[in-house]
Amino acid sequence: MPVTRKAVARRAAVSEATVSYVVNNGPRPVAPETRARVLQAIEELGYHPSDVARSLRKQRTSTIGLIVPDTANPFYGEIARIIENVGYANGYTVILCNSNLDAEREASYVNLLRTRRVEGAVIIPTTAESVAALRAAEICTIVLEYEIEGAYCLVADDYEGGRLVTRYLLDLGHRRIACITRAGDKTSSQKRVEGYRDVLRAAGVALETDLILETEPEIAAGEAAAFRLLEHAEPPTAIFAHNDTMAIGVMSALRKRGLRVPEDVSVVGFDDIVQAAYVNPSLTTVAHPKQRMGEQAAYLLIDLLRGQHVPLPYTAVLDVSLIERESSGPPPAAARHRKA
Amino acid sequence: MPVTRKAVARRAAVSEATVSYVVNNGPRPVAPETRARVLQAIEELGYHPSDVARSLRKQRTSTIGLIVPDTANPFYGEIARIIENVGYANGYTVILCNSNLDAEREASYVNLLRTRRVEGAVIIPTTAESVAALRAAEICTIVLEYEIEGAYCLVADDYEGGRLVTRYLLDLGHRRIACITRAGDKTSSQKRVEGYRDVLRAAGVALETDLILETEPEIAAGEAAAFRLLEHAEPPTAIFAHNDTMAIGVMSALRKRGLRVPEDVSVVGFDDIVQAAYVNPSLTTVAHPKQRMGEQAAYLLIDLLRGQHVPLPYTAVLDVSLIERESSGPPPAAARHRKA
DNA sequence: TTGAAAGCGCTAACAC
DNA sequence: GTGTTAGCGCTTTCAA
Repeated sequence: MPVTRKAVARRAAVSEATVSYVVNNGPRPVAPETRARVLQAIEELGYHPSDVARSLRKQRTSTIGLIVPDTANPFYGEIARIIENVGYANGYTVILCNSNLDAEREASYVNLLRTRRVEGAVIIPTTAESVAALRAAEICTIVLEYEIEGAYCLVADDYEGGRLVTRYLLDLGHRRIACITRAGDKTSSQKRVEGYRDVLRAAGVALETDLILETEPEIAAGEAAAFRLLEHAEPPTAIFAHNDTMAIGVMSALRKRGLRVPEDVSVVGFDDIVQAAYVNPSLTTVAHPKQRMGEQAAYLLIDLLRGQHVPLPYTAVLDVSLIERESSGPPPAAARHRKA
Repeated sequence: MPVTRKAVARRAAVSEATVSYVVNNGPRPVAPETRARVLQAIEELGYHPSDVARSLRKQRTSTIGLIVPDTANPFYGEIARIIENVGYANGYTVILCNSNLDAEREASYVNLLRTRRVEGAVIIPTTAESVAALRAAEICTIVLEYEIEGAYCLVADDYEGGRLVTRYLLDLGHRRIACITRAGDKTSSQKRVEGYRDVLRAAGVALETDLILETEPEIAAGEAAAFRLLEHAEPPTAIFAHNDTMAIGVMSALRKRGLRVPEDVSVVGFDDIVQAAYVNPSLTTVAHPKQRMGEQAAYLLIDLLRGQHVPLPYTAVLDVSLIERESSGPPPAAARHRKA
């Protein structure tokens, strides 16, 4: 059992309130010598005030929930670190919740956050219902990577990202551009595909639905999807993956099939995770403003928790940019020939 | 303000105690029709009991702290997921703490965990003092990747890992084997280097201290260390990196210097993170039993929290194994020649 | 089968 | 400048 405030009060021969005033440096002054006595008693007894009791009393937990699919994925791991960092700097503790892309588990975590009385939450949702549930629980929530009506949303400019990549690949001369997207009704993924489609259409390139694959946002799934694409009668000369993790899987598949990147097939990812610059070949990708997104999310949340009013609807669309590295180049001569 | 139990009691025209008995299914029975009335009131009012009050009353928070260097690093991200998973399955909530390898920040988090009255902690420490502080706070603690007297420790067999790698490289014909280790007094790193040293010594290969570099366990640091090694008058033909993340950085450096892996230089990592099998060339590494370690840590902690007695000292050393992939091979002919 | 009430450790309003 | 005390929302013992 930890030492309680009562013990400190007795030892310092003061009232319990005085102990509080010393511990909290207020809200009312304490005579220097009384304070010294109290501090000494605290020291001697090893007193550490209970945040549990404090939370109950103040009706504030200084806690936020963080729901992400899976911290083992470097992208989410980075987001987690950023949110935790800003939280830490502002006195908020973070409860970690991995949804594992499982709606049921996510729902259960929303419930937990409610009973824990967290003050706010940051979520990369698996399903929009979780956001609704969070709202129903009156938990101030920031949604990342997903646009949802009536919620504070921060997204990368996914549509523009999709356009950038596609136009870039078209300019290089590619015509058969595959797209591996994320399964589920995630709007971030949909937007990227939309950008891709619109640019192709505008360029008069026929859309081939076989070249659009949907799968989990993981490295093995990326590899598997690439294998499937290569079985196509006329395989793509470029592959645009939903994220860098999948793109790395794609490059692995190409290598296993004896294809060179970018000479035979170009690969472009999304997110610019730390690893993207170091893999071989280094990965052309869309720079995702995760740092800014994470920080802005955390700051916005903290502002809201401090009572600042931020009107809804709120959707911040953060700029993206193409980072050209080694994994992309012109299509092989044969393909260029065919096109002409 | 959330609905409280009192409101439910009034609405159902029962006492507050009865509401508790319904919510908790005990510890005493409630007449079926009373229960129904209570449940209906709960439903109508949208009552969700407060874990804050419950924690205060029961003197149990069902919370554990997780302190790791940085979840953006896939290895720690994986560990975080595993711990959180087992915690979730057993009714424990996880507070996420990134130490950022900063002793001060880590200390501050230990303090936070104490005031939050967490029941236990899992830590990959930056400094041994944190573990001492946790013990002083009477927080039941499991230490990963670090052997500390009087604590429950789970480590991979780092020494054996270091030996496996070194013997493997020697057998391939390498004699100039560099070792990039992690800065700090982390025993996991020291043990790996010890294994490396002992095998070299046993093989009669002179130890060159210039070939042992110490740096942060990050991708950029791995790359930088490799650049330094290449400036050596007689550069190594093989590089053993403290972990896979650093090894990927090493391979990037070699590529930038026009060296081929493994033809010119072999690279071996440690951990077998998911990405290791997908990078180019795929990475020879030591399989780290992180899944088993994470699970065993979480289960051990939960057993201890449930009052089960596990005697100290406790150090579980988990088996490792070498995974041979593409990044390693015989040294170039010139080097072989030189050796003979 | 149910109600009343003490108390978990703390904050802050009210008294002096 | 300091002490007293009423709760915060809950669990659980003691009574009825």
